[in-house]
Amino acid sequence: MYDHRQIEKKWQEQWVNSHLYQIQDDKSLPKYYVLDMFPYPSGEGLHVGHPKGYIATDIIARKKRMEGFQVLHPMGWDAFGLPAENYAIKNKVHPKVAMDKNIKNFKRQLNLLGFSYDWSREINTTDPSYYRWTQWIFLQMWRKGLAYESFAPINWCPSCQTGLANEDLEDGHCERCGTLVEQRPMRQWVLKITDYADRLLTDLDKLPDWEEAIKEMQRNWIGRSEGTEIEFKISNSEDIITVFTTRVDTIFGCTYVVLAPENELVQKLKASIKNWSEVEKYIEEVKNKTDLQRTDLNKEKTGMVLDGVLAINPFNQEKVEVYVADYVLNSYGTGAVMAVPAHDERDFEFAERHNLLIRRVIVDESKRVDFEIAYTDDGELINSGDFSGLSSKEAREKMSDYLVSINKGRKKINYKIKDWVYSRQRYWGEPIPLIHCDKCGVVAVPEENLPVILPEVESYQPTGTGESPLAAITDWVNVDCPQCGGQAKRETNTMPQWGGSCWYYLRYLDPKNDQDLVASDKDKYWSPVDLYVGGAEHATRHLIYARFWHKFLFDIGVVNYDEPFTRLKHVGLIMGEDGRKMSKRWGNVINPDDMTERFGADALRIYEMFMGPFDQAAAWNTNGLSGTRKFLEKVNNTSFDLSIKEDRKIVSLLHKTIKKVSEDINEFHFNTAVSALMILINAITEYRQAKQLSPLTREQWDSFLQILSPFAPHLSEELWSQNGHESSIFLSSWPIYEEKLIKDEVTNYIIQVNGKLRAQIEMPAEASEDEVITKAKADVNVVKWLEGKEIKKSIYVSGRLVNFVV
RNA sequence: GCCGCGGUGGCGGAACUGGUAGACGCGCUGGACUUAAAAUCCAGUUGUAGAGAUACAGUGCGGGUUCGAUUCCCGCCCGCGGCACCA
Repeated sequence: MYDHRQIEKKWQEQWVNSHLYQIQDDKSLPKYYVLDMFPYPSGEGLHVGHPKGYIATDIIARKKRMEGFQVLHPMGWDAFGLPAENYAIKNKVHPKVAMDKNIKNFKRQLNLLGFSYDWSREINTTDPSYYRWTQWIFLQMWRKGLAYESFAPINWCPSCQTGLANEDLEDGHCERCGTLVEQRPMRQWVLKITDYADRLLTDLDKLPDWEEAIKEMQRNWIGRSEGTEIEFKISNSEDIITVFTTRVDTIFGCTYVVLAPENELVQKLKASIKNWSEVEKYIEEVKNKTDLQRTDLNKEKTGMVLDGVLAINPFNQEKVEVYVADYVLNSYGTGAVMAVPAHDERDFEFAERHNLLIRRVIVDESKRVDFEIAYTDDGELINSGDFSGLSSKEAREKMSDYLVSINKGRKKINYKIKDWVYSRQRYWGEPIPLIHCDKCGVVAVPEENLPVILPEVESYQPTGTGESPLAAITDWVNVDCPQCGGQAKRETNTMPQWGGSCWYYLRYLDPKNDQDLVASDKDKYWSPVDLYVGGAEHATRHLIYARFWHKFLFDIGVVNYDEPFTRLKHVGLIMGEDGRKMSKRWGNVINPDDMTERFGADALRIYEMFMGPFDQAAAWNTNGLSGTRKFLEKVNNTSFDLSIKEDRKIVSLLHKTIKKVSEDINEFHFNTAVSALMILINAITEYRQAKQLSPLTREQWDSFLQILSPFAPHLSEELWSQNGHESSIFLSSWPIYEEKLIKDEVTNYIIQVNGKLRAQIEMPAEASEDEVITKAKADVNVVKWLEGKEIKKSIYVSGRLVNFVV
């Protein structure tokens, strides 16, 4: 039994004292930037699931250093946000006090696991010297018109009493507290991420080392769709209904037009709507529905005709009725659609229910016609005037061109992604650095006055009025206008939790710079992040926001590259022993402190890597951890108390293992890398027991310790020093396998008859096809199956097998 | 509904570009050591039949291609994740 407590403590102290992981910014070396998604330091501390990704990046960082790279591997804290604030409200403690305590605990826990972070670059998003730059970036966006004030209805969480972005919702509920979100009109600061939608989408193709799944999630979230805007003039009126459609080819099948209930045009048309009182009543009903009720696909489609209003189809001058119906969303496209019930499921459903005309204009001869459902595929146009006979695809082109020629429409691209609601009516966030002046309007806080420090308040309680608790601090709110010097008021909303995390990876490059966000030469050397590891839940939140900010920073010349993360890997969750998500609620949380105390950090690290494929969820099993501990015991027991007799086979296995472990680490196949290390140590142990000899020389054993060291840094360092080395194993060079040692002297051939395995034979590696086949035919087990039969064909695969077809 | 990923022993999982299915680990069974237990070590562990050699079946289901399929193709079933009245 080795004393992991003593060994791990000893080396952790030694590594800190020798500044082993502090980088020197030696720009002559090749660089490697490996980054973890920095944690939100919650009061509960880490459970064993959190460090899984950190273990992987630590393994990579250690290996890369040994391969001669200058490695940047930093850590910091994403410390603004609601949980700390809610805790503060409940316990009357300043969120900063609670956060500092949590951070201390997190750091202690991370250090227990022996991570090789360069703590000299630690950052904290709540540090004024940090959020100065978060505010600075916001101001640059505001100057470029990318941050704007909006009064449109937004998602409002009645429990957190704040507005939320679309990305903060889960199935219509607040992502933080689970409360059903309402729509509420409110003044908000909004970031125009839609201006970047197209680049965010197309540039995904420049990221071959991102997992396809994550890219696909972003593509869906951005939701680009190409279509056509078409103007329907209203009969006997100058008003125009503009609709968006991706299927202009179906327009001859348009039998009515639908407006979203919130569409401004409805109010504008009031005078000409004969049944206004009914329409008004319907709109009122819709307003009282929650978003969830409205978007429930199973409910019947409701709506109301606008009596007296007719819209003119620009293609055939047909006058069609106009409806309001809540199956049309005001927030997408133009808030109005042309309804083609024959070729759209939703329109079909509505038309059936309201007995509206269904006119078929697309057919496909090769497919069965079913009049019970809408036909939504492409086909050939019929009953479509001059466009009849065209394919859907051709028609979309020609009809769009036609619309342009008669000045009644145009091609248009729409996105599902919405502008980012960026302000929060809460306390614990970065103050938005703007000032409202009656005379000058909205004015920026001068850059030399940044940061706008988050002031102390009496109460953190949210107000629910649309203002944050900061509004109550009058001597902070009231300021002189930086432009005219007159009386003005500060913006009191704060930024969302995602603000500080949009650019933190840049600050690690130059954490103490008080002139610039990051010095350009440092960005040029270190950027982009070579490897970024974190949870998939950030695919459509942090990872989209950060790419958006990064592209903006690139556009204004702050950074040198337009994508921040070259390679992205997502970590699979570690579930509780019961298979459920680890949570206090289920009582299934496993604490890493207990596990390192009982089994050691090295055993824990190896176990988490060995559990299964890195990106897959896996249930915790403490028995498995005792297995990896046993493996380390075997390593520890492999000492040089025996005389050395180099064994060709084991040396060959060592070199195969060096090859496999090196490749597997690069590919994130940590589980099979660990397995390879186990196979090797089992072979060595067996040999030692059988022959009472050491099959490897000290130098060869050193190589084994080196490939083990990223996984089990403490024990490897200990055994390395016991083996006579004065300097750290992590300052040594990663071993390189020898090709000639990997080649086997004998090859194992499998012999099949009719594809079934019947025998195995060993042949010298250089044996010829004829030799192998002759020997195979002679094998007793094969003879049995060939007797009295005619060999029709012999298949020979060099180095692998022989198959006789009889 | 759409998109993505997956389905292999009692369990986690392995299997290179089609070539010994079940590596490695856990668990379990038997044995050694011990007064006993733990720890450790040894043997076994996909199913069926057999004392065994061995034979047959077997990677969600049904087909196909191939000398040979967990791997490729077609059609299904199930699970997980994301998106969703987005026109």
